[in-house]
Amino acid sequence: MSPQPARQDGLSGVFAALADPIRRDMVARLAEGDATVTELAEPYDVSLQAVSKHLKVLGEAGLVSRTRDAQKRPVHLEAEVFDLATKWLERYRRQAEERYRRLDEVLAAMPDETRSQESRHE
Amino acid sequence: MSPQPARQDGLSGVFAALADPIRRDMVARLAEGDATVTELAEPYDVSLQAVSKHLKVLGEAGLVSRTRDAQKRPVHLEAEVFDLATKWLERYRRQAEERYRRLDEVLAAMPDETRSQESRHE
DNA sequence: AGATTATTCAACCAATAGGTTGACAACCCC
DNA sequence: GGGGTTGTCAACCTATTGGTTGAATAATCT
Repeated sequence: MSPQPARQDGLSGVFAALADPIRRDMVARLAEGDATVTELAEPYDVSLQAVSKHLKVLGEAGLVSRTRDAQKRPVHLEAEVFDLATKWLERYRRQAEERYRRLDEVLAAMPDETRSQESRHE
Repeated sequence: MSPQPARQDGLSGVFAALADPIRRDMVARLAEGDATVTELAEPYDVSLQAVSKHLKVLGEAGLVSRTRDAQKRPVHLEAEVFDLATKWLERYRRQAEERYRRLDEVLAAMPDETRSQESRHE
């Protein structure tokens, strides 16, 4: 029942899944509500099979789950998985920004000549 | 001076760039401070050329920029570009969650038999 | 200028991704 | 139970990706 074990690294799967415009578009559509493969395929000029493949990718990344409703297999967005990606992004943006801030302070406090060799401080 | 026009769709480039573990690792490293290609290559068991290619991908996604310092070309993380991805993720997670919340309300307010055909609304 | 260091370019290769078509499976309806 | 839906599996094709090695470029240091 759980949103699929998300194949490898997790993060790689999620980012890779979202790297494709069609897949991103499907996610956007699914955010409005569950949909069937045929419904999802309709806006695009590709075969149903191609769409099915895209959904497989999204599924393996843990971004969508499938249920069964008659012969249809509605696709459901598992939006919590986004958090994995968001947290990663947030973490390193914050870390980088924090560093720039500190660096600015240091530079501001430094006499002009001392600058320019700012070597890394392991 | 601006962080590179970010090749195609922008978002596709960013997500694709971050879909690779090595590249994500490099980003993590760069969040601690700028580094040269050789420094970045050191932890990995791949050629310098491979690392150079990874950096090209990151660069075209707008995630890093290069300057020049003697014969070195230090790599600098452009963390603002993360926002593009973060905003996208946040938007659709919120939208999906919002929908689930409303759906729950509707379901809760509905008598038991009426359920189960919850067709899409348009 | 010649040697050294740092990085990229070019050609190549295997594996993967995204697409196709055709056949198959699962389920409903009559 | 035969025929329409709905979706997936399989085989195939091409372009892209991530890696390699070898040669080229660029800046610096004698």
